Amino acid sequence: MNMGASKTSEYTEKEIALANYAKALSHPARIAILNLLVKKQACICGDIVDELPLSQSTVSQHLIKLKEAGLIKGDIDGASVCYCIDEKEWKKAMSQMGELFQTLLTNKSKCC
Amino acid sequence: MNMGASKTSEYTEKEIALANYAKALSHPARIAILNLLVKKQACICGDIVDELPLSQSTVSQHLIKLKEAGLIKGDIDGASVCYCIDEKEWKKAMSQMGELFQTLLTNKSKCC
DNA sequence: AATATTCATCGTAATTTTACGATGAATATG
DNA sequence: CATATTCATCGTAAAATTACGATGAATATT
Repeated sequence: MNMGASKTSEYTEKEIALANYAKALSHPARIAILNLLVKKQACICGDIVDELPLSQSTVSQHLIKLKEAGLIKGDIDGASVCYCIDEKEWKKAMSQMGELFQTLLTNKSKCC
Repeated sequence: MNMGASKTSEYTEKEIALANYAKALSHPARIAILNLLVKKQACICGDIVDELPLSQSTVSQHLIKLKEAGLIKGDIDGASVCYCIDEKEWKKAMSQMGELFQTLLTNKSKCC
C-alpha cells in the first residue's frame, strides 16, 4: 500500500539535498564522530570506537552514512585507514544550511 | 535485548541538541514546509497541504515535529491557526550549526 | 606461512519514522 | 441549532534506522 514511502519526486532538488545533509547530522553519534575526527586528528575507525559507547560494526555504519552523504572522505588502505572531512562537500552543506537559515530569518511571517 | 536503542546518555548535551535540530530538518517535506511558511506568508496547515503531495494528517505530524524541535511556533485558535518561525530558537539552531561547520572547517585533519 | 590488525558486510532484531484514512474536538457560519 | 472548516489524534501498516555479534577480506607483522 506504499505506506511509509516518501514521494521524493515532489520536492525540489534543493530541498532533498538539504534534507540529506541534515539526515547525516541527525544522530548524536555522527556529530560525535565528526568532532572526534578533528579533535584527535586521527581517522581510524578503531580509535573512534574506543571513545563511543558503540560497537565497531555500528561505528562503521555511521562512518559509511557520513561518507554516503559526502561529508567525509575515507580510503581504506589495508590495515591503515583515513577518514576525514571532505572540505569541498562540507562547504557546500554549510552554504546550503546557511541559506535556509538566512532566508527564514529575514522573511518572517507577519501573523505572529 | 535493547536493540536499536541509542545510548543517549553517553553523548554531550551539545551533540544531542544539534542532532535534534538536524533531525527536524532531515525530511524534504519539513524543509518544504518551512519554505512555504515564509513564501506564502500563510501559516495555515490546509494551505500547506495544498502545496505538498501529502495528506492533511501527515502534514500535521510534520508540523508537530517542527514544533517539538522548537523551530516553529503554532497556536490553534479555533478555525484559524498560526504556524511560524520561532525566531529565538531558530537563531539558536543556526548558531549551533554554524559552530559545528566552522570548527570542522578550520581544524582539519592532517592525514588527507 | 601463520598470526594479528582493521574495517566492511551479513543476518537479525527492536525501535522509530513516515504515511494514510477515519474520527474527534473546537470554533465559525448559515 | 445545524453545518462547515480546521487541525489533532487514533489505529494501522510499511519502511527505514539503529544496533549487535559473527564472519569475511585485505593488508601488515612475525
